[in-house]
Amino acid sequence: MGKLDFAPIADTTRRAEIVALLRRAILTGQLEPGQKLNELRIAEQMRVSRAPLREAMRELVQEGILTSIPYAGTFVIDVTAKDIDDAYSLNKVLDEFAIELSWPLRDQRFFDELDRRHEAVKQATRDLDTTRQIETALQLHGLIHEWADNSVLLETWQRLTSRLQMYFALHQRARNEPVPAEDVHEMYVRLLKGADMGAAQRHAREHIGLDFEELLAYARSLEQRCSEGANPDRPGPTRNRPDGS
Amino acid sequence: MGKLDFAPIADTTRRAEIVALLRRAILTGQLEPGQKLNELRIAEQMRVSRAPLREAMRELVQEGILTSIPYAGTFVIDVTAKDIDDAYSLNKVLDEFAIELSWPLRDQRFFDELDRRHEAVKQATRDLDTTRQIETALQLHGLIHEWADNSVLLETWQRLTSRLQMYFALHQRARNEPVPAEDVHEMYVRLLKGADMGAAQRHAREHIGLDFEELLAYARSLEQRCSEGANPDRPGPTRNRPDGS
DNA sequence: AGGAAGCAGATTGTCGACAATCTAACAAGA
DNA sequence: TCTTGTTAGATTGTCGACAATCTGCTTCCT
Repeated sequence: MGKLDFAPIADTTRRAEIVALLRRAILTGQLEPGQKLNELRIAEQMRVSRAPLREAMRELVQEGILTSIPYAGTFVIDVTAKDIDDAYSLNKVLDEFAIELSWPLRDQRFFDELDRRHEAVKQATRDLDTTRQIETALQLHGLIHEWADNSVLLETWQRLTSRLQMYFALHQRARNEPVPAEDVHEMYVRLLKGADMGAAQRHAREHIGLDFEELLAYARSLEQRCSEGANPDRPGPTRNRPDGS
Repeated sequence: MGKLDFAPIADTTRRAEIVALLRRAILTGQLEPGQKLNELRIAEQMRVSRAPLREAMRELVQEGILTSIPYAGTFVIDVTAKDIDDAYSLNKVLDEFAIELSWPLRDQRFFDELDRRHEAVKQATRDLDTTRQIETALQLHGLIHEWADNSVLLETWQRLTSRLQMYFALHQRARNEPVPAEDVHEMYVRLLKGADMGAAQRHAREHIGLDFEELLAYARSLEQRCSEGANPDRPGPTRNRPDGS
């Protein structure tokens, strides 16, 4: 009866840890969009060779949060309003699909996990930990995708989530307010526990939509500010940080 | 007005070429599912160091057609019937979304490109080049995603396409018949040119569905054969998964 | 014989150094 | 002054070698 399900042991390769470190730095906004990642400097800071660092960066490039230009460098992706809008509209479709798939699979464990994640959001809200608040809110929404029992969908959603988390973190950094409204989560959880699937799907659209509208407005303002002063013939990220530390 | 829009010059880095080579080998079925990729051997064959090869493999891992187990190796992904089903069902959703987005954006250039790709499929069919037939058929279907003007959707679909192409190539390799039916493409193109968006969406579901049914049946038969006969008839493809027993 | 400990062999992960390329500053010429 | 060619510095791409880890076989003990 020793039915312990052991957690997979930690990937003890430097590459995996570097990926985690970099991803976290990007998703929390510590690395700004467009910023160039200097391999030598990062490798020295992490006390690691460039080989595993470069491999890690390739992974993040394919993950969509870094972009690489041969012989020029690797940069954090730029966030345009269109990107956010694109991600948002696709997210709506995926959410609807995930609810449809996971709906007949809901059971007690699902509801328990739903409550657990909801509680995590509320805890982060009480702690005023905005970064964790974003993280937990996205995990709350991710449950339907995890429960849908469709690996391709889950993978797709996780890829989307990376960007969304980055967007929200940026927004939160600009204005020091938490993005997701509290009581909307309450309704979301209640509808997922209910019997009306269509209502849940509709609510998912409306509710996430509200958050996104604000985010979009912010992104648009950023772009306007950017397009005023910058020379338009050079779309490449030329935001080089003078390292006068 | 010399308004030539130059195509971006080829990425002349070894890494990029290795990625292209490997991807093609996997997608055409030259590298079988589950097969292990020996870094030293491949590097020697390509006359390349292991560094760019490994970076290329990391990209393909994130692209979803390779899977890596630390200190064990990198393998071509296994194809399960469930994977195909998952990819198929998500593809239906994405197709519907892509048609919705691209519908108001259709113009003459769209129709021309549609015809061009349709012609490419027919040419490949005449040439009895089944590999190219699969490739062109997927490109024909990809047009709506390219035209949808949603970068995230396009990226997602391309990721899906990689797997689909691999699945179809496998199926084609097993039974030496072309997978996609000819006249169905005719109908698909006609509906995309027409005025009834709902009809186009519905047809996309049904039509692709037919192809997939056959593919699914094949995959299921493969799995059964695999599960009943555990004899290691081949040393390569039989891959040991870390299972908690 | 059965099973645990230990020893090659092969393969992956990582490192430091070298080569190729880009950027920016500077000089020369129209 | 503007453009063009050159050069120096920095950064990325690639290489060969070393270290860490896994696998399979051998060996030894009970």
